[in-house]
Amino acid sequence: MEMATNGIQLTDAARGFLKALASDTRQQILFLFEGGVELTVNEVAERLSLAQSAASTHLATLRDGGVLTARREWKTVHYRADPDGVRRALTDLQAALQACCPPGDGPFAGGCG
Amino acid sequence: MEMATNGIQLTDAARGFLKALASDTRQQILFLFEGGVELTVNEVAERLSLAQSAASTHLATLRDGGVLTARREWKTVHYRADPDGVRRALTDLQAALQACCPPGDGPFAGGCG
DNA sequence: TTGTCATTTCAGAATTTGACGATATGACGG
DNA sequence: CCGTCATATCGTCAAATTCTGAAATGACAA
Repeated sequence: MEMATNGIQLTDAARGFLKALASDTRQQILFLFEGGVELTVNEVAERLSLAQSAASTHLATLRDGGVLTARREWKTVHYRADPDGVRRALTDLQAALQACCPPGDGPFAGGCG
Repeated sequence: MEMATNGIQLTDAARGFLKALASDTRQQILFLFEGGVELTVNEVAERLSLAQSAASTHLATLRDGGVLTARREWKTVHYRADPDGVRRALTDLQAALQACCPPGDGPFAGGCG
């Protein structure tokens, strides 16, 4: 009868988020978006000296990971940070981590509620 | 004169944490430690059908990422979850993400203080 | 229709990661 | 001393990532 808490895994949101941010290049890309700036694929490519195709791929990965959102204006796609997606992924991550890590080590000192 | 907020990057703790959890195998390893259990390298290797060397490497990566801690008892090393390290990495990650993501999008709904 | 622009997707080479087996390290028993 | 146990590290190979340049997609102008 030990259904156990085992089998619990990270949500897709959390996994995509981790994958998105696990790359140094994508971390650099992310920090291009400080201040709520919007950037096109070409702008990102230029600022990081990347081929445009590489920038496109990385931006898609970041978008899939909930880190960025894309807005199509005309021919150009404007990417910007997605605080909501980030918060969601972070929340999922924290929840999964609480399920697996802090159980016998003390009260949850999280403190928020 | 634009010292800008640019140049901000993730802390080493956050980067190691992301790298540690970006691998599916290491995610599986992590969830072996639910409930505060302690496991040896060989136990992890057995439960995931991994070679002992692979388990050792992954556990080291997780330890470096602040996700696990190691306690040497005799000949055997006992790994267990490191809630403190996880919390630290998560805090760093959140701080860096706040610096880059939510600036123009609304009040920080985080709510903790 | 054809042409252009920004982006995406494809094909290839180069680097990195993940796995294994084998070997090295360190602590102990005989 | 040598042998054993658990772990860590090394050498090597297969698989996945990441990059570049080329071609395809989609929207619009003429």
